[in-house]
Amino acid sequence: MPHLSPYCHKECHTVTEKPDVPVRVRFAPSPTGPIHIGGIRTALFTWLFARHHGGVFILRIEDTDRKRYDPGSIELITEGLRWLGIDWDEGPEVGGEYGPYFQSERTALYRQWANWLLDRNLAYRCYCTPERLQQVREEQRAKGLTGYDRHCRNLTPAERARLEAETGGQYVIRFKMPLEGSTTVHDMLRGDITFDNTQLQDLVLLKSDGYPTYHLTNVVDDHFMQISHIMRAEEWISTAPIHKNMYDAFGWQMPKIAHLPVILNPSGKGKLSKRSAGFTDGGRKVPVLLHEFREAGYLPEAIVNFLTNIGWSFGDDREVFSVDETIARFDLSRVNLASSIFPLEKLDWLNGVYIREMDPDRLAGLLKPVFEDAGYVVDDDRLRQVIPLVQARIKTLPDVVDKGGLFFRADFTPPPLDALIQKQMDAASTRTVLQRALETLDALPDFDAETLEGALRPLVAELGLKPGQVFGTLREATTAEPVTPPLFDTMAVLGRETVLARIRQAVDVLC
RNA sequence: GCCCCCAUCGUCUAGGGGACCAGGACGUGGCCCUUUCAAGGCCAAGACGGGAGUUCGAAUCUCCCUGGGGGCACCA
Repeated sequence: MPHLSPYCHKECHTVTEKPDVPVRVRFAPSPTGPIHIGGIRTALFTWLFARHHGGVFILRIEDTDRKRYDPGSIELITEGLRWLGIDWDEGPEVGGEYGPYFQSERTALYRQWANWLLDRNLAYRCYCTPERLQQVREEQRAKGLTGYDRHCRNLTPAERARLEAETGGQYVIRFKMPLEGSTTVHDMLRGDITFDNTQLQDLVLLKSDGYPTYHLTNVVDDHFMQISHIMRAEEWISTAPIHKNMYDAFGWQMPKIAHLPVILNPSGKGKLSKRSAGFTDGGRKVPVLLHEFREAGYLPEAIVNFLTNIGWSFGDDREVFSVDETIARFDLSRVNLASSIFPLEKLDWLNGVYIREMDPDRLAGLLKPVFEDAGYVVDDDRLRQVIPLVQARIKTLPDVVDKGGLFFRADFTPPPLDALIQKQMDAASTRTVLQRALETLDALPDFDAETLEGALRPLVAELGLKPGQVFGTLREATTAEPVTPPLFDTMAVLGRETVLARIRQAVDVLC
């Protein structure tokens, strides 16, 4: 029997088992732009794993690609993680014993280990030009082969000297993959994955600009930072056996590894990406980058819950659960290996759930800037009154402009006649409703919802109309909207003065 | 093209040989509540991709096919 992992789906049924080494895991994003929700999910699962096992969560910045480097994205990453509540124990801003945590500050280390391999004939200098490489790639693929043809792997000293001179000492360092046999990597979730070594490439370890590639930094850093478990996206599976061979070459033990499934576009075509995400059935742009979710008015707790609902399940037929509950229960064995289409409708629902459950004061704080961004002047007292009227009616924060804007609108345009006059009514009956309401409201001692209802509801019977007719008339007259929060609450918030003035205006419209 | 991974309602998922004529959630439709819209309650439609095995018994284990995804850079 092969070695069985406690998380493996295939060979083993044991679920929660304490890892036998101290848990140290890392999220290692590359600062090449705003962070993607897929990356966030990897970060979240890794963090959950660390927190569940009482381990250490490390944030490491993989900034070795000078061409794609975008300095602003580091802050986008740290701020985004913090916003979601994903905190790190070692990394930027907090430091740690295994730093530095920016790979650009560790280049000497990488160079040292690349040379270490070179010295032991486990790696070699490659002088091939990008042009040649491009050509070889095409030729190889046409032949059904993969990657580099290993041209520089066995140069004679004379050839090497010639190339050295020709290129002016420009070379990359490539790893020497075993040419025969096969390599097996044990994925914690999938079990053993075996690759024929002929499929594996002599990957570049050190670029000609002196910077290391991901493959080198990753292995070196994971080793020296004493990473116990690697969690990364599925797209890395094919490099896992190469990394395994590197660990072997260094004589280091490879951390346990798990590849997490990717998120697919709503169209179901390809993995979720900014370029191809497209639009929902409702015509909304599908958010992809974390800050897009934030700007679209999703709450961090809803996003976290949502992310744990795809590719992982709580296990109790429950869809709504807190981070603490997730930490307590988080287990890799509940990760679903199938990649999933991004169910944005479910996020909308979940966000609505969290909004409804939210403390009204906190919601007010979140909603105020939304109103202000939409150009409204927000009075705090009124906002407090409006919150209960909109809380159950919005799914995302910006929805509130549509649902509650009427309470902050400075200008008021009376409704057109055809909107004001309700079904099976005419100008005369509408005027009667308005005038009776006016008399009634004018005489009211208080103007709270309860009093209003007590006073206005009898009008329905009195005038021989249906509730919808009477209240619909008043709704239009006082708000000029066909759809609003409940009428009496709405009137109470608007206030006696405004309500009376608007009803009078409506009467005027009828004349 | 080559290599690898994956496969349950439209979507996210539960399922670990008998507890499954397959459970939950979103969405959809209907009803209730109701002054509109929500929220809430109830109900409904809706899936094991196909084929061979193994077994007394398969959504579950094996193989093949099909489908989907990922990778094949001096990017991560």
